[in-house]
Amino acid sequence: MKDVYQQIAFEKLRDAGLKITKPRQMIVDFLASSDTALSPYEVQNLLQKKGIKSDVVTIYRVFEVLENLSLVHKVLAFNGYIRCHTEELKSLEEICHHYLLCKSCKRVEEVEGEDLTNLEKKIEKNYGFKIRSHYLEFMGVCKNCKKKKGQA
Amino acid sequence: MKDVYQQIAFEKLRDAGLKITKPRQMIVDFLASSDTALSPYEVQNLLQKKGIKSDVVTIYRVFEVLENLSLVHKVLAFNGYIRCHTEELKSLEEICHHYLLCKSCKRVEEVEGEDLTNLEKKIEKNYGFKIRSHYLEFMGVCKNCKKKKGQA
DNA sequence: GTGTATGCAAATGTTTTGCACGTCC
DNA sequence: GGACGTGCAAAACATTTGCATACAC
Repeated sequence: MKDVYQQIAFEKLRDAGLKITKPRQMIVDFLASSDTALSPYEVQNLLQKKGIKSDVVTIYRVFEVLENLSLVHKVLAFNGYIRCHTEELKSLEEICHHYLLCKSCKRVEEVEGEDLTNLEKKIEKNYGFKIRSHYLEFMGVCKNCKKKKGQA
Repeated sequence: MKDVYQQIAFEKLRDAGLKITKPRQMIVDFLASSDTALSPYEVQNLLQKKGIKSDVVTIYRVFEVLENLSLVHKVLAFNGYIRCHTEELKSLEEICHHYLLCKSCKRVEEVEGEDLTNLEKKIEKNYGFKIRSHYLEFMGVCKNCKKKKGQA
């Protein structure tokens, strides 16, 4: 799963005529295995822990590139980026992002199988509004954290 | 409509034992008549244009207060605050915020009559996730701006 | 070798904190 | 008069820009 993401990411970078550099490799790596949204500074810390020094500026720029290639999606409420799901990566359609954000552990879960196409169509019709993308972020408490709280 | 918002805002402030100060009055006033999300610095500029000098710090703090009283809602994608709708102000329930954000004119429209209660219930059941609040922001182009583009 | 990407420096912008003073009730 | 709110100063934090160097291809 993790490897698939990396593979697709490198492919997309190459296809766009961009280079596969160390920072880009590392960041794709972190994204592939993280289930929280990563901010540039968090990525920098992760890199530091691996003994790698990298400037936040670079990380900002890498995220920008990855976002343009639809490899990551910004999670507004957490001010960070999360990898797009593998199935979505291959789709050419406008992508639906629905996230469950746990206030407690900061984990980001993706809601699958629900799509808002009908709602969007209705809105486009009723409001004359052309939808380009959307953010749907549910803030709350995840399964695991509910359990922990219950035990405590 | 504008007056109703102000009235409710002052009422809520009083009920919470908070004071109705000049900055709070002014900010409520701007919010009441604005159909875009206002950032603290934008509010400061608006105040300046009226010949009133006010510190951004104060504005940040006023927004914090208003948010706690459910008088404003943060629009993440625009990094600003928009007034809550009058009907919602009286509701004690968790509030649903669905916004249409126009990339072009920055206007924020509220989607009415659609609620995600069913989707939320399904998510809570399927994912064991307790939803506290959500952000649903559709980015796109509004009716007016589509028209303008068409003419140009 | 060439052109893109990175790192560094620094500017710019945003948000938060502490404290003294002002003002609303 | 007393408590809460504001303004100021400054710190902390986040983001962007320009330019020289390094590195992927």
